[in-house]
Amino acid sequence: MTAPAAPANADTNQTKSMDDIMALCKRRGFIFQASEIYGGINGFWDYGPLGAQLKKNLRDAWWQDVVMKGAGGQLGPNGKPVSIVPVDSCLIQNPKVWEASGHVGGFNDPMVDCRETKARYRADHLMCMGKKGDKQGQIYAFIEHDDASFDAALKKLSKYVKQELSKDDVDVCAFTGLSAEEIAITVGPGTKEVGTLTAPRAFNLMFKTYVGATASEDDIAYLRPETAQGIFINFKNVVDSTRVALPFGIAQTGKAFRNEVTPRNFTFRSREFEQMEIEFFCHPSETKAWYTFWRDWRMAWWQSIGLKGDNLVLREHDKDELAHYAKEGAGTSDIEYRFPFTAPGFGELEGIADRTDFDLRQHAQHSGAKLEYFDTTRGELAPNGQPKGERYLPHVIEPSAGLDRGVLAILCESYTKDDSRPSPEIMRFHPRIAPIKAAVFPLVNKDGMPEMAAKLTSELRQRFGHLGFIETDAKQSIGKRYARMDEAGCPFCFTIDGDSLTDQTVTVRDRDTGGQERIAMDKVSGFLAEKLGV
RNA sequence: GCGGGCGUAGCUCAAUGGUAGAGCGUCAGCCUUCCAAGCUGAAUGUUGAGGGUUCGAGUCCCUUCGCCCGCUCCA
Repeated sequence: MTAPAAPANADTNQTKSMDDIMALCKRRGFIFQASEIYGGINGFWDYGPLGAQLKKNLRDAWWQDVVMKGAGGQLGPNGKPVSIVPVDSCLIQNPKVWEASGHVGGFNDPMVDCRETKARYRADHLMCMGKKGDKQGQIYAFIEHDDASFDAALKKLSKYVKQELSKDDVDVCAFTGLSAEEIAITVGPGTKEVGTLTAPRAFNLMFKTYVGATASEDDIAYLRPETAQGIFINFKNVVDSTRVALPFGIAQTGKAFRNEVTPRNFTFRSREFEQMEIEFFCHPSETKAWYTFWRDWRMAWWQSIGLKGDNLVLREHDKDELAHYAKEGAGTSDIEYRFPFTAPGFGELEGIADRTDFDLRQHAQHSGAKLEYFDTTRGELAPNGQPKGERYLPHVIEPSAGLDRGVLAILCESYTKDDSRPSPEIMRFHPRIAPIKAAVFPLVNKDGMPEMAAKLTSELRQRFGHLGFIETDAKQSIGKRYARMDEAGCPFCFTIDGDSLTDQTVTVRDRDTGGQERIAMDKVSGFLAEKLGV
């Protein structure tokens, strides 16, 4: 996660203050702490009016470009348009889904950490010994079925009691049976001092809940820790009900939940967060080409919605940091952003992983369903010239993006402090993402200007209201109104002045430059449409 | 999970153990023909929460919640 330090110039996020950004987010209604009036709740954040629209705009941009246009409308590595269909699966599924995916089994065991050696042990694999009959002295932990570890502990214990002990001179018990007081006088494997071991801690990051009103232990279910599995378990349904053919992708956006050990850094690591995920299914021989395709296009996409410059990087994972499902694949890369709190390092926005056939294989095994795909375009040719077809388990390329992290990156990237301007704080959102698309002001609140402003506002809302707010404001000075719009990130302000009454023109004020130009009133819609790219 | 710092109005911050304040912002009115202009006025606090010490606690003590920083963790 570390990267070479970048030169400290205004284009990086090393000089921006996260406190300033968080203060603006609260002041202008982008993001609030969840349950704030009750003292908050760690790891949860609510979006206010501007934040909700900003987030929706980012989600909509993803949906339009990924799903509806099919990877932005460009051709895939096979020379054909990219086919993506959406699903919307449940937060709660049969718990067996998470057993198959590996989320329940692998990490459900209580773990013990050693503060000194940084080693981590499964609690049920740790044993401990003390001198027979001694209820006061130090306890020595060792690893079960590990003779070297046993001998080392025995040697340390002998030294402690200043007496040569054999294995018959000690009592052995399970570490999980120790009390907190006993753990405090226990010497961990590989250490010489007591108190370096933590109490056993459960490390399953999934939220548990109960299905049904009786809420017994038999009714345990989990809130999904990723939206991906909802796609895999519907793979067969989509193939059977939709005229899709490999290669194709299934996409969905939605909430996911993880009991992060340490929620930190504003919304960056939240316990409830929203994902935008694509699972792209292809023939095993094509994974490398599709992996490269998605990796490069996803990078270009983030740049297209405003994350330009050095703050955005593409980073290939080293082999030793790959997830369990990606070891055998073409690779994993992260699209990372240099947040003010990670600078000069980077934080992950989106991961593009080759998941191989891991998930479909797991679900096929656990559910008994046949998840293989019959590809009629492959296989050797029959006498009539038609391919005989090939049956295989598709491989999957997964571009998985964090929506909340995307919003946070956009907030950080957009935040600009320019003390030379009367309104120093400006949110330079890309017009496509900006929650407020335009504002209409009467220069002065009289002489027919308010009426003209109301009419123009109404027209713009009619045409652009589905994309974001169209604001109008007649109160206070024009400078104050411009300043408020700068802080909210509204890219264009249209102002009705004295000349507007006679020649039907308005001024357009650009947020980023403060510059103005005069255009005809009936050209305003066209002007805005062009700027918003619609 | 460990260590450190912090919590007073929407924001930034004052207040020796003794009446909770200022600036900015917000709102209303006046004024105002292009960049947080000016004038007048208004609203806004269980000082994060709970307990304790004290004649009296924003201030001292304990507990708890939350935030920030560093480690740890992030399948």
